[in-house]
This record gives sequence, structure tokens and C-alpha cells, in this order.
Amino acid sequence: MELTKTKIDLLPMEKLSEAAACLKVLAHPVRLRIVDALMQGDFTVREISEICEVRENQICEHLRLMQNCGLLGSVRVGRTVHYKIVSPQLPALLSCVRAHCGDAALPDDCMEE
Amino acid sequence: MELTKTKIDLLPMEKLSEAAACLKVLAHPVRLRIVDALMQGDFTVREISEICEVRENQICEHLRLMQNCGLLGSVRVGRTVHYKIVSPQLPALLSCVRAHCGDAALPDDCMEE
DNA sequence: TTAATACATCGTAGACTCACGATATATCGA
DNA sequence: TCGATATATCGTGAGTCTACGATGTATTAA
Repeated sequence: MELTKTKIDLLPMEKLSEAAACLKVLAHPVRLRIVDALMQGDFTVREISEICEVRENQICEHLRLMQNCGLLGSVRVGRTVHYKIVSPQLPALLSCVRAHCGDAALPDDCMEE
Repeated sequence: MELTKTKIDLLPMEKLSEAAACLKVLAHPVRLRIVDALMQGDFTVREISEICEVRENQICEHLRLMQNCGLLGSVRVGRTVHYKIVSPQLPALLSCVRAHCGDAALPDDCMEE
């Protein structure tokens, strides 16, 4: 009938749409692994390909998606291109993922559900 | 040629796949808004429908997806069903989303780096 | 039992995503 | 310049996601 009893303050839909787009990009096991690796250092496409055991053209595509929404950055060094994390929120977000994965390397209040 | 120079320690792919599945469920503007609302209290399907300005059958579908991967829980009270957040990681994750949205109203959980 | 309310599910069409092989571009060394 | 290495892009088919209307189920009141 009426609008909800409680007055709540919500993020605007356009912001949520943009955030959802970033989350959608992150929501892929290989891309999560790429981020997980880049948390521990910068790597080239070939290195990431080896780490993930995924062909380089697919890695390029994953990297492009993540770069396009501001999660990663890259620098060319000779013939190689080094990728790194640039989004300030990404480390915290990966911490949530690690916590969700039951990894003990994080706060204790996130062990199960 | 060889495996990467640096020894890095990575989450196993099956864990990442499960985390990716949860992130994929979250990666939708209406579902983010539902979580944003549920952070401020429990609501019924009808209330969520009004908050999101989305038909109830679609809301049910969104709620079902989020419940299936352990993000939300529900309790029936008479003829209504009240939904709430049950995943311990969800508040921190939403803080990241809020931070990404440039909102200043967040705990210190996701600010590092 | 019947009607009304609240919630949930189903079938479907259109859009989107993914992995793949093929191809293209850029840089370096000879 | 040429060839090799390293990255990047493209076209395609299979699979997946979304919103929609229609239908199904559960609870309450009369």
C-alpha cells in the first residue's frame, strides 16, 4: 500500500548499476585468480597465462575487461606488458572473497554461514 | 617458459568458482539495492518490491538466487515472508560497493590501501 | 469451503557471455 | 628489412541470464 514504514537511505540506481558492472567483471573464477595473483605482484600476460593455466588470448580478454572498468592498469616494458591492480577497492574486495573461501588469512568473523 | 619466478600462494580454483558464483549473483543493480536495503532492516517481498520499484515475481526470483548461494535467509510470518542478510561477508562487501560508489558513509573495513 | 492476499515458479524470447581458432599488431634482434 | 616473440582482437556457436505474463502454492478471514 504505502511506501515502506521505515525511512531508509539507499544508493542511487545508476551508481549501483556501475558497481554491478564491476562485480560482474570480477565474477569469473579465472579473473578472480588473476586478481589474487596480482595482489602479490605485477605480472605479464604470459606469466598470468601460466599461473592460471589458460591460453594467452583468453587472458588478454579477461585483462581487457578488468582494465576497462578501472580494476587493473598496464605498462608496456619492451615487448611485454605488465599488469597491476589500480582500483583502491579491489584489495578489500578480494579480502571478502578470501574470507568467503574460508581462508584463515583474514578476520575471524567470516568463517562460515 | 618456466613457471613464474615468484612463488605465490593462490586460492584453489574450486573455491574461486564458488566465490565467483556468489559475486555473479550480487552483480545486478536490483540485487545490490535489495542488499543495500536489507542492511538497514529486514523486509517482506512486497516491501522490497516497493523499495526497488520492481514487480514482486522478479523480486522473488532475485531473492531466491541470493538465498540459494547463502547470502540471504527468510522467515515466514503469517502470510508474509521476511528476508534478511545471513552471509557474514555481505556487509563488508557492500561497504566495498559503497566505497566504490564514492559514498563516504562506510566503516573502516574496506579502506586500506 | 471460498475468496483474498502474499509469495513463488514456470516457459519463453531476446540479449549477453564464454571459449575457441584464426588473425592482427607491436617490439626486438639479426 | 625479416623473423621471432609477446600481446591483442575478431567471428562464431553454445550456453546462460533476464524480464515478462501466466500460473501455482500457502495462509488467513469470513
